[in-house]
Amino acid sequence: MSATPAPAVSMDNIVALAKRRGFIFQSSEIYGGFNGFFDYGPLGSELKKNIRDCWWNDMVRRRDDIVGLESSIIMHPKVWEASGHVAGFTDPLVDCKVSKQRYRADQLFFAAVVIDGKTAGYVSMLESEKTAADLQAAAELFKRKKALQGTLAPVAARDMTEAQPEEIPLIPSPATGEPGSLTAPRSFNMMFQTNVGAMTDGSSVAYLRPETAQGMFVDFKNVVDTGRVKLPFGIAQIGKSFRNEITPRNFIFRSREFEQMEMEYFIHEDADWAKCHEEWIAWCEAWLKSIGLPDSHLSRYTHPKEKLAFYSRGTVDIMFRYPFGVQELWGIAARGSYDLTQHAKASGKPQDIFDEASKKKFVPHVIEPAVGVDRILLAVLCAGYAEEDVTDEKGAVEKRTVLRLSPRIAPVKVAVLPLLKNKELLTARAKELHRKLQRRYAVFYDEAGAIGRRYRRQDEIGTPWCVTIDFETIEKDGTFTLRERDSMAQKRITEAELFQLLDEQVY
RNA sequence: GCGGGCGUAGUAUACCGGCUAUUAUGUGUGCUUCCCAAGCAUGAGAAGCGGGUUCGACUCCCGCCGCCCGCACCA
Repeated sequence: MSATPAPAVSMDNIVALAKRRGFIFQSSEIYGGFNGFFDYGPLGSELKKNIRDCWWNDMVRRRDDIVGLESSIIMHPKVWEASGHVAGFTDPLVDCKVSKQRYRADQLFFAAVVIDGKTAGYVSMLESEKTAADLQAAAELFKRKKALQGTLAPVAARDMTEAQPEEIPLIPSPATGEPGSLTAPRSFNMMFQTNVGAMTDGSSVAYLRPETAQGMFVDFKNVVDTGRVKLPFGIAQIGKSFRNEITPRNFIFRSREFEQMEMEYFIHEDADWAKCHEEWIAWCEAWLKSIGLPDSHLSRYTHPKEKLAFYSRGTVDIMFRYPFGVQELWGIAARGSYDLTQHAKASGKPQDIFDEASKKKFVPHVIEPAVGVDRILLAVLCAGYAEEDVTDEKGAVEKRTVLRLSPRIAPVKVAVLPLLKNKELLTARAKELHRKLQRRYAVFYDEAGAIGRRYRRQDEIGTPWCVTIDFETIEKDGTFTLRERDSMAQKRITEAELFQLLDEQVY
């Protein structure tokens, strides 16, 4: 028997498999669905839990320098003011209906062209180093083109947030130069709002967190004071975050409710942050490979210096090649001491620590690897999905759908199959083995249908191994057939060898 | 948010302004079967939601919801 890989994984294949086998459902499907929200089914929730557990074990339990945290989803609204999210998420935007360009209202400037005290029209300009001078020049050009007589008054530049409703139809779009196509400024607030307590006036407004990271910063002093940690150390958290995305797209890649795994690694203010940054990038890449993502699909993207947020010293994204393009999977940012400093200012509580070695107080700097569980899950499905042409001994070719998931994260580790269902001897032994395995691993017992069909069923949900109880098991040495998913190879092993294999491969 | 396309069992699909809505696969049950989706029998399972036109709508029209593609957005 031989197998050749077929090319081209499409998102349609992935979405159909995810539904067909109970990995991922659309949220509220019986009510017509709800854009940007998803449910994880029986196999999907196992897979997702395994991804979380692998990360938590490797990141927290197997390291001596990182501790865990679970902070609340709704925090004091001042947290989000201090972090910059309230301001950052509420920028009013202006659309040009003709060119489809979108502008931040506070970066789009306009001015009335006033001649002899009368408004003759408007000019507009995107913010630059010399916005006022440019607008003045534009106004003079406007006057000349329209051959207007009179004295041009000095222009008064205003941005679109200051535009009166009656002015907006008269302001030209920077894209077309013609008025009439700009919309009024509209706010796109990416944070979900809710109200805490019974009153729903402005004083009770709170937000669902758009990231888990602020929990680590806000609880920084608590962890330092109680956790017996010493620099450098990290605080890690796994949890849900919420962003009211304008356009959720690409299945679970960008959704409105998602789960993050974030870690804040605090270092000395004089530490070599670039070296630490690079070490964490390498750690993240190695971890992704450990759960089965192939090197061939991974790459790095270094954010250009000029596009970084002002507080960021450097950000590198680990990218993954999804069927819909190369997209960000894991962002590793060097954020300096910005976040802790912001919270110190806003709360009035110092966030510095005392360093015994230098006898100095300072605010630590931080390296932040932040990744989405859902994006990893989608990546392992995309990377693992394959449709193969399988040729049997008789030369017949048929299709095999297989999900090559790492044993670390596979929802089912082993399927236990009696060769025949109507032989009590076989089923009894198989059930006994199943019960034994069940105490430590996610396993599955299946006696329905021909043995080949049962193998293929397991292939499609990513089960790395099947064991088959046959007459040799009963009558001879107690060994059973171990059938391997990727190679379809079979060999005979003992129960002790099976447990050893699982111990090595499932961690 | 804008423009275009689409919406039929779990999945993939066919046809039709009018009879019990087609087929494959999957799935349940029973039989059979000594290692790769075998076979036999039998069961369950579908027109996104709402409105309109019509004697009659899964089919035509409108709205909403959802999905896909492109643009824009993604602190």
